[in-house]
Amino acid sequence: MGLFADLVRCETRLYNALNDRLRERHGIVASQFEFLRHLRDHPGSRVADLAAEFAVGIGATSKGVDRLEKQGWVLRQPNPSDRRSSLLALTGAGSTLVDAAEATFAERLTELIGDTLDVSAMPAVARALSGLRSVLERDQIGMPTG
Amino acid sequence: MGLFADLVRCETRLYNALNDRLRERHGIVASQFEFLRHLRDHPGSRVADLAAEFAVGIGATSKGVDRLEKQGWVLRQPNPSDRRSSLLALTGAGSTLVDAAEATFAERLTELIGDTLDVSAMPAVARALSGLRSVLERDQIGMPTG
DNA sequence: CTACACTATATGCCGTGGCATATAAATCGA
DNA sequence: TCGATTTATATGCCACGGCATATAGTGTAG
Repeated sequence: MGLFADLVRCETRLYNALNDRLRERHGIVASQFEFLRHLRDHPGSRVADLAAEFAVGIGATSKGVDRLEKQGWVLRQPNPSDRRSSLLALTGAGSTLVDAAEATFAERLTELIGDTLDVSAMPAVARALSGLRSVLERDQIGMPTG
Repeated sequence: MGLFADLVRCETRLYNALNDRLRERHGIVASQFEFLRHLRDHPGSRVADLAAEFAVGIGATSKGVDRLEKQGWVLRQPNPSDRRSSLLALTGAGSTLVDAAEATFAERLTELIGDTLDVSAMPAVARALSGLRSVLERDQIGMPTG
């Protein structure tokens, strides 16, 4: 299926390009931006929530949060209803950072696909990918082990 | 742009799922399958050709070829017209492997998206991604440094 | 022919993720 | 309530990719 190859190549190149821009402007990589944005939009998430959202292993997610915490962007707050887990929250610095990074992210993404992806096709593509994503998430497809 | 998020999530989960299936059935991962398939379909490719095709660094590509060579699936043949590079070729074992792996790859991919992605939307999605990919490749977007 | 710039690839160090395992806490059952 | 099981996360080891650099070979100006 050539469609899948195109999907993977587009994702790779777009993600790389966004990564580069975020690193040079804000000193973070795209996966960190996505973690931060998710925490901003879903305060009180736990490590497992991030892992499920991004289909990444729990261990890796934990280490990712370690790094964000070490930079002072994220805080692990005790979870009153379950002391095994923490509730993750952005710090002030993290909040400032994610808003700034979001602007460059959106700007760069627009440069990259804005004038290429034809507007009339957009809704169909959006619907298709959104539907596919829902099914994959519902069936827990492609979740790493640990 | 939520569309980009959906694109990335779909790619991640699909790639993970294909990876798992290929590993359990053939002992290779998806990126190795893609290298092998490209070499089958483009014999005489060089390391740099693989790197450009998959938007991956040259160093990483070289190491990836090392691993395939060590397994006896790929051969580095001297390039008569430029002794700095090698022409890459599949061995018999590599050729057998890639054909078998391609069958499971296609089978699994059909399971994953066949009945989810609605057929009427398919051509629009395919055109959109194919066009975007062309532009990204033309402009060398998202190519790693080394 | 030679020095110099350029190109193709290989290698080393580091960061990151996967997977297995460890640890702590919650839950369940008797 | 106490032990067994399960759950949530953290940690250790390994594989892989990015980036910087090294090395070998090519092209070119003189």
